[in-house]
Amino acid sequence: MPELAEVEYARKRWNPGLGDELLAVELHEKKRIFRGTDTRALRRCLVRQKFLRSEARGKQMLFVFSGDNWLGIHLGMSGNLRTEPARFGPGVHDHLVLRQGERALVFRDARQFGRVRFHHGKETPPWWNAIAPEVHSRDFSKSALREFLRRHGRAPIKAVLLLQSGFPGIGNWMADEILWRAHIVPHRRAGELSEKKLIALWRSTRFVSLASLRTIGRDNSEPPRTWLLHDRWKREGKCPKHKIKLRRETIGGRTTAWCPRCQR
DNA sequence: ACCCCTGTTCGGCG
DNA sequence: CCGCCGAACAGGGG
Repeated sequence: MPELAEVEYARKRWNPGLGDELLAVELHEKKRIFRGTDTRALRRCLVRQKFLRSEARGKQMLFVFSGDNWLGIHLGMSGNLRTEPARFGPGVHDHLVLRQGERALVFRDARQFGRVRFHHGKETPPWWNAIAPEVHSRDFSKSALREFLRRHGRAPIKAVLLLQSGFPGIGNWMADEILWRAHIVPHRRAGELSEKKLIALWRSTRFVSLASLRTIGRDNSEPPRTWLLHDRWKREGKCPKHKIKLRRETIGGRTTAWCPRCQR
């Protein structure tokens, strides 16, 4: 489910709990989701703290609690957030439950490719500061993009768009949508884009990211019918523009759909 | 039953 | 040594 817009929507699903204290933290420390995390500290520090605010950056979320406590969540492939009534009993895949007086904040992740992090300290956590500039920020400049593409010059552009160190929040469907709009064939090596194509890529990256934040990210509504994403998983998926059959192939380890007429 | 999957990490190999 | 690629992680849905 989660790329940057879905992550933004997921983040807001815990908003009903803003300003309220945590009465209990329920988790099983053995779960893969907590790999590398001090779950004892997480439990000990978070209880009786107030949920102050949250933020999304790329595919990561940061939940800020009183007493200098920071909870990081990555949804992986199958993770999601929701709230439940206070007396709710967790299911097998509900790996983290934060109890408040009026409700429970729940993180579910069946496949456990996601991750929970915890940090106690005055400053924002190091793993949060390390996230690359968001693609809709000013720091995602044409020259930064040019440099990143040069550094990964031999890889297919599709694979490079999936690198979170350059395109935080971009995942499989967004990468396909971006390349389709920029008229770039997904096999093209990143170092072999013309200046014109590079600018088209920069524009479409920002467009797809901003427009999906305004639909999916705002209220989980669908982007316009003219987007590629509606057709890309269909067996007989067609290019929204030419109505010809999309090509499909594994590139950079992921199923990729593209229009052979639009993208060259 | 079988195949596929909106993600990341790690080890092998060129 | 660098960097790409496939496999592995694990469960649910078509």
